[in-house]
Amino acid sequence: VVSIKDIAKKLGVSPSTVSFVLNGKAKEMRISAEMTKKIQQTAEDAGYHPNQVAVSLRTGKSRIIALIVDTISGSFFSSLARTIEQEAQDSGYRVIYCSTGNNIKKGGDLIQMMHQYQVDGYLIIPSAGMEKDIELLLDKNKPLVLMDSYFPGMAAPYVLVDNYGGVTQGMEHLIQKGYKKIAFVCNDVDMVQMHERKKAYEATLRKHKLRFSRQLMCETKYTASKEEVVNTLKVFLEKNKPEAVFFAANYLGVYGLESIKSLGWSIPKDIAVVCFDDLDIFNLYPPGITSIRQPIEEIAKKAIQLLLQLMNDSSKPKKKGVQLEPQMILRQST
Amino acid sequence: VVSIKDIAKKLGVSPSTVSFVLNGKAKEMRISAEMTKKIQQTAEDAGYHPNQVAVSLRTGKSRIIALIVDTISGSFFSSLARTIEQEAQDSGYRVIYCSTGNNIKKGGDLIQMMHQYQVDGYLIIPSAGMEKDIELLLDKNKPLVLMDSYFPGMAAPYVLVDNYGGVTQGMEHLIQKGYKKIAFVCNDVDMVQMHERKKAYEATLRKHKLRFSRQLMCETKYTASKEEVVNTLKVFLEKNKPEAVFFAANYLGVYGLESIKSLGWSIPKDIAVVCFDDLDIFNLYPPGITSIRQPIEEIAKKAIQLLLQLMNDSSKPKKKGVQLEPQMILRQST
DNA sequence: TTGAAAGCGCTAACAG
DNA sequence: CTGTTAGCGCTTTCAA
Repeated sequence: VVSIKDIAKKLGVSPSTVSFVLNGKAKEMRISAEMTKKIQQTAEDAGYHPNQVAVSLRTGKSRIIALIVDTISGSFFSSLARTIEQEAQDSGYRVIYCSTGNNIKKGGDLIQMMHQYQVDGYLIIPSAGMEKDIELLLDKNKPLVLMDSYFPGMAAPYVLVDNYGGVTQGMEHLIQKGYKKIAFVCNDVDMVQMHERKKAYEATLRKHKLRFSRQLMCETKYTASKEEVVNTLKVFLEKNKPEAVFFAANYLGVYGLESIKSLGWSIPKDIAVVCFDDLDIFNLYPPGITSIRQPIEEIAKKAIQLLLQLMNDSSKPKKKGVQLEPQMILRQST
Repeated sequence: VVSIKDIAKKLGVSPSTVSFVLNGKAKEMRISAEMTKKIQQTAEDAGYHPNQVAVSLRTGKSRIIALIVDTISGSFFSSLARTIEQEAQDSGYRVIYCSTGNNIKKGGDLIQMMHQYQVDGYLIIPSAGMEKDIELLLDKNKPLVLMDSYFPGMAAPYVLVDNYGGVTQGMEHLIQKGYKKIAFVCNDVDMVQMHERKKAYEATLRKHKLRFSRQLMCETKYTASKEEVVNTLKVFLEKNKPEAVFFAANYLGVYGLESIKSLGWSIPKDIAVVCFDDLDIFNLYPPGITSIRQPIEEIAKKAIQLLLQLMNDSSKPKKKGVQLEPQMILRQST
């Protein structure tokens, strides 16, 4: 491996001269044009590549953004990742992904570790239990932006979809279509985005003077296996026989379709379906599942834009949170 | 941020003593028990965390494994990631993910960068054009394992599914069910895994004395958009009206289902379907799509196991490649 | 049983 | 216009 020193020695100049040239500070430092050329040439020929670890240690910067996420699968993440990576690259940053694997402790470790690796900024899809670690970053003045959810009362900028509005939109649609007995399937994740969705469900029912009943709300365990959830839903649906069901998350929609399928019910004849967060499969699956699409690309764009801003301006804009509007995709399930 | 020096100063001892204790070399260095306790205590209280960048620079090791992949979406990757992360963690390594975004140049940059960050090992799902960069790592004696595919003639260990066997299995099944006019939908990715699948298709036809015709083989552009591919497939299917179709990749299966749906054909009445690589949706989508399931978990386990071995033993086992057997999941589409 | 010191590769004052 | 030098935080050899 060739270092700055090596190429300095080869040219009989000092390492600093080489460093300046290689960092584009040649004219700023008034290095002669010929020297500059010579250095660039030898560096090129020698196949020089800066040791980022040394640069990091010295400068305290890494030009890396960490994208920390609960689970690396999941379409929300996939779509997000692509956009973020593109935008980051355009600004000279690299993105590395880390998943906490639904593991509270690991989330903390991970943030710690990224911190020790001196990543410059954090994009975080927060999960329950990450508060303390995020607070820590905040205390250390690390630039960070939350996506998809946030912690009430915490001074971290966030960007997410209007969850309340999205569910309201879907519920209004169902009600307007004449469905009265509308079930709501959610999970027990203790985070605002889910709270908002639940609130919106209940509020829309009440607004239309429809009976809100705890019976019709099925709160599945987030940590349960697919089989367990599918089964729970099956029991729930069979017992309550709702006219329509609103799934509060895309994976719940998928599981729900499986339950409905195994009950032998037909959509929308036996039951109408709306799901929060669109998936390709909702378009494909007959008869097509009406869904509330999150503007994932915009979320990603906005988030990275905020982050870059935080990383460059030392002046904290402290624009607390941004909400983006979802869009209802009408299909034949309603 | 508290450093080793800080806690040394606070205790009036030397940094080296602190370092020894904090690295568990206390008894090896015969540091007194009381000193050890005291140091551990202060470090704990002060919230000391080693600066990994400094450690890396000094030791040349990072305890990080890079998982380099074409695209971070994709179910193959998702499933892989979870297992790998778990196994890596058990061995004291962290995993970071990097996607090359179908971008040849970026793939090289990325590997370069990871190299400069001194990651200890590489797990790579190779894509066309990454040869040179992988060779580079090989030259530098970096531990690496390829997954899903490999480069013929390159001395890099790899682990993948038996592509040839998988397709053969699926084709035999179709033929045995009586289908004669069997189409094959693949893409133009110039990598062995796809070559193997194509070869198996052709070979199985020939073996059964069925006519092999270039007409019945649809090679879609990997870089084409979803809409383009769906449309291409639609035209292809409509023109050739095959009795059965074999999709050589999971995403092609999904696109294909969409094409078939929009043609208004019914499965398996109008056309039988088999897809290489299983997806949840193939189970859900009526009537259920027969597929060839890759043993993703085993691939992940085997790959990381090989990598760990390479990273620990300096003696290169050079076990060139490992092939794992796929499993056919019979559903109602055939 | 502990400490001093060198040095990983790079940057950035500060001096020439 | 270019060179000297002092570290960034840590590990590890060698000395005490």
